[in-house]
Formats: sequence, C-alpha cells, structure tokens
Amino acid sequence: MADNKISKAVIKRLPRYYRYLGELLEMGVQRISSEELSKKMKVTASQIRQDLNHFGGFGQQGYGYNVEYLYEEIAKILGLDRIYNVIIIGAGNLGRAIANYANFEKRGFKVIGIFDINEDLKGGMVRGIKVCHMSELEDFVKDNVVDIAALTIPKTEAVKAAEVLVELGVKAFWNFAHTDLNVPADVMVESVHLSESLMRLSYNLKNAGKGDE
Amino acid sequence: MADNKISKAVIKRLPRYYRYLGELLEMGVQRISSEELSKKMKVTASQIRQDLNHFGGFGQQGYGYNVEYLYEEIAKILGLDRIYNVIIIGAGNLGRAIANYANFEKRGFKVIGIFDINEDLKGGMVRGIKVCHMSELEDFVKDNVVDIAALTIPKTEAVKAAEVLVELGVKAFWNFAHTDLNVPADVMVESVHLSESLMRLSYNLKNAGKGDE
DNA sequence: TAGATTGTTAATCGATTAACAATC
DNA sequence: TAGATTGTTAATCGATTAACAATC
Repeated sequence: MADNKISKAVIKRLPRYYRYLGELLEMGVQRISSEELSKKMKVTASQIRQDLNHFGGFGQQGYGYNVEYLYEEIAKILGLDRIYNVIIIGAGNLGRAIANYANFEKRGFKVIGIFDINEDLKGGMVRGIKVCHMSELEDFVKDNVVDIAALTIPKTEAVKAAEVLVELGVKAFWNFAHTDLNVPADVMVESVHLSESLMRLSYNLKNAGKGDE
Repeated sequence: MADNKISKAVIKRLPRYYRYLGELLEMGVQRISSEELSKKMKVTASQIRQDLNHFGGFGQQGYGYNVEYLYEEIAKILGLDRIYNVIIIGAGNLGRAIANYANFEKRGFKVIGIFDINEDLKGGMVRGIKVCHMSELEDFVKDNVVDIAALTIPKTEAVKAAEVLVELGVKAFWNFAHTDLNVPADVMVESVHLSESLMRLSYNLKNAGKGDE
C-alpha cells in the first residue's frame, strides 16, 4: 500500500531495519517475524509492520518475513540499487575518513573526486583518487556526472562551495559543516552536525538518572 | 517552569538554537524575538517559546530574548559549562578528525588520550597527544578521569571496547561504529551512524520532487 | 499608557501502539 | 484444519501549532 508521502520518522528508521536485516542475513537467518525483530531492535512489532506496510506487503501471514527478500526490498526503497558518484570537498581527516570507508563503496557510493583549497595536498592520493585543487572543481563537475557532494570543510567555505555546485546542477549534499545550507527545493541536504551530536551527549550525561533512559 | 522530563525532540533542537544564538552573538545582535528567530531557523515561533519554557522563562514580554543571556543559559542546560575529558578509541582518519577539531575543545571537550590497536601508530602524535596502544587503555582509564569515550573503530572492536570501558566506569560513549551498543541504563550512548545518514540522502535524492521538501 | 512579545493553555495534528480480521 | 503472524483499522498518546491573557 505504497503511500505517496512517507514521514521523516519512518525514513529515519529504514536504514536501521536494513542494518539489522543485513546482520541476520550474514548469520544465515532466513525468516523473521515482526515480533522477533522487535525484540532485537527494541521497537514495537506494531511499528515494524506499520513502517513496512507504507511501502508494500513484504511479509506473509503465519510465516513472517523472508530476510533476504526484505533486505533487498528495503535496499530498493532506499535507492541502494544503483551507483552514486560522490565528490568530496575537503581532503582533511574527515574527508579522507569518508573516502577511505570501504563500506560506502559496497553500497554503491563511489568517490570519483576529492578537492581541497590547500595547494600542498594537491596531487596527493586518497584511496587511489588524486586530490585536486578547488580551482579544478568546476571543470570536473561539468565533465563528470556528480550525484552527491560531501562537504567536509569549514562553514564559510561550505556555503560557498554549495552555491557553486548547486549552480552546476548537483542535487544532493552530504553536509558536515556546522551550518545549515540554503538550497532550492529540488536539492537535497543531509547534514551531519557532529558538535550538535556531542552536545546531546553532554546533556544526557548531565541529566543521567533523572528518569532518563 | 522546568519540567522533569524533557522529550527527545526538544533536546535535539537545543544545540541548533545554541548554534544560531552563537552566530547572532558574533554578529553583535543583542536581542531577538521568537518571531525573528523563527524566520531565521525556519521553525515556528510557538515552538521556540514552547521549547525554551520547558527550562524556564528566559525572555521578557514586549522585548524578546537577550541573545547573550539565552546563549549562556542554553549552554548550561546542555552541560557546556564544564570540561569533559574525552578519549578516542581508534586513531584512523575519523579519530584524528575528531581529535583535531578545535571547536570541540572550545566547548569544553578535551581530548586526553587516543588509542589504537595498530602498533605502527603507537608513539605518533595527534594534536599534541601521543597515540597509545590499546593495551595501555585500562591503566589509563584507571589513572585518569574519563568522561566520554569516542569509538571510531569497526563494530566488533567497538562492542568489545565499550564493554571494557563500561566495566571501568565510563558513563558516556560517542559511537561511530555501525552497530548499536548494549550498555547499562546509567550509561549514555550517542551514535553517529554515517552510513544511515548517507542512505537517507539517497532515499531523498530518489524521491526528490515527489511532494518532498 | 499603548504596543510588543512572552509564557502558557487549549486545539490540532501526526505518530505510535493496540487490536483483530484476513490469510498463509 | 489449527496456529501463527501479517496487514490494516481504530484508539491512544505525544508533539506541534494556535490563541490569548499576562506583563514588560
């Protein structure tokens, strides 16, 4: 019963289902009920069934869900059934961490270019990819299909880079800069605000035991 | 009107308020109304007032909020009015990215140790801190106050390290491994699941234009 | 005092959970 | 067929928004 509008809360949970199903698959588990999965994941069985049914009936009454089938279906829903060309803006530690993370490539996220303003880094190699100077960015994007740009540079530069890249037609940004990006409605931004994450941790640490989880 | 139980949704928004207030402060803005702030942040003014009033009345009728005062108060709420000793488990690119990020130290998160299983990295320096071998971890935690452990290692090792550190009394984990950690109720875990973030981006990219944001 | 804007209550909206009929 | 478990509707719960009296 594929809805036309899926809530953010549901989307947020999908990758987690995918991760658990991947682990079950590795362990050789062939079928699982929403009840069993709910215990593993510490969510309600009702939520799992509800979530999945936004996209279609993947299970079977009296049986449960076929792990491999469900895994593949969620991959399709998440758009993991294709290759994405990724460029990384910023060849610092964070940029290199992303470039080096092999699992991303396994899921179809292929790093095709790394750029940095620092002249010294130019020519260096990261995981077989040459680091280019920012001045080469525009030509590169014109000559190559770029699906996603990861921004691992400080906020001021990130805002500028995003502007240029939006102009060049890039439709998706993975933003690690400590700022929000203003982009047109058809451009997607997924932000990873590490400092905000750390602040939530300090809040929770401070309020530990006060009725908290 | 400080509630005793604040919802996760509110906590999640606090660091973002803090970031915007910090920017306003840098720009020399002294006062702001919930209405003005709501326009900047693209949330409702009602939500801002509602959120802040969970912690107390920081504003003034007819005036709005004093930027500096509100900024400081939110810092206190988030627990940013103290120093946290942080250790980093994993001296790879991600671990080094975190260690090198100066803003964290500015907010009171002080890296006091970096550990790795790789013997080759031992003795190397990251931002003035010596990289130690994992075998030295236990003694280090016994001899030093460790408030937060950042786990920037693969999942299997992360699970093991967390177990050891919980045993040693560490109460907060900043988890970058692609797994959930099972810890006692009084131990806090804040996870940054980069691959899940990337999957949400690919979902949104795929479904762009279908009534989406 | 009049105008502005908060703090707070009430109304609405959406998300989660419970329940159960459908069905494998 | 009987048992199990889904798909889906209905009930509940919580979070967001609207409204406005309080007050600076």
